[in-house]
Amino acid sequence: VVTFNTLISSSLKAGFPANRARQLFAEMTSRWGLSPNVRTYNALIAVVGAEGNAREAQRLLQQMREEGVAPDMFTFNTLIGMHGQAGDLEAAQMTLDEALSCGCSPTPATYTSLMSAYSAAGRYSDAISLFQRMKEQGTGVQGSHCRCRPDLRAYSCLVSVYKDAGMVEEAEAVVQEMREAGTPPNAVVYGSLIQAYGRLGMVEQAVTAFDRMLSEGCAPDLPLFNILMAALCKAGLSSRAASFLRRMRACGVTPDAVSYNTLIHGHFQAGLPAEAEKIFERMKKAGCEPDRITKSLLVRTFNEAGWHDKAAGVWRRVGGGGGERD
RNA sequence: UACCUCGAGUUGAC
Repeated sequence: VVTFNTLISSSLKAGFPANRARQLFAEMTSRWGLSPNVRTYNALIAVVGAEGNAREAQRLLQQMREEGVAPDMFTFNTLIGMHGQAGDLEAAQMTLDEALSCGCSPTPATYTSLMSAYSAAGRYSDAISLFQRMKEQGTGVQGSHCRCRPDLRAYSCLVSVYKDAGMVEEAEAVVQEMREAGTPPNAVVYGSLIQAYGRLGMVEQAVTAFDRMLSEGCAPDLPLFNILMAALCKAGLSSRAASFLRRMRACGVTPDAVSYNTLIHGHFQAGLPAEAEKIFERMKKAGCEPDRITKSLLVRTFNEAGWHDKAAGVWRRVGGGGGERD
């Protein structure tokens, strides 16, 4: 059973079609006579949930109950996350109520899923209240044994909420609270914080946060560099942003298409089409495949520079597919 | 306090 659980859940991570997981699930009972357990159902629910198939997910919940397999908080968390991603806050909330009525107690993931959903709907204050509720539950009578003290991802989600709400000081305060709570911020948290600075044009704060991250021994990853370069570009500092290409290699991070696209766009906005073209050359030399965004950016950059032949050349020769709508 | 089931951050135009 554990083998099938692993196969089903990894089929999601590996990006295999959902039917592969359904097939495995069917095979384990019909061919091997095995009984799926909670984890099996949870894994399959996660697969069909990722497909956005809420009906089937609900059917599986019903099926597991009929088979005498009690859903746990993971099951409900998965369903809450699925509804949240579909923007169905009502269904997400109802699922939480159902979980509570089954005697399941919320975990940090429960709150984080809901916060993420409220935040995506622009309901920032509701998302923030949820975090507060989680803390209250975590400091109750059960004290340190309670599973509901905010964890790294919960804090991370809160920082992201403040980022989206444009509340940078609150985001900073959360990061500080994390340090004091013994849950030091990781690259994802710093990514949200730096993006918050970037959106407000607070470039120096963004770079300072980056330096502090390094001094804390936290390794910058690919999205972090991309976020930092975008922040610099947004402030018109595209050349300074491009200097981070070397820096990221020095950190063992290989730039991807997002990195190059960010810089091409930054140079375009700064009125430096020749620099944008240089970035494109470096991209090709590095063996990074241009995507449709690269193509669209280059066509626009070259056209607005009056370099119509170059634009036409990119349009014809560069991969990345499609582009018709562009 | 028990091994791989759920939740967090990144690029253009429209």
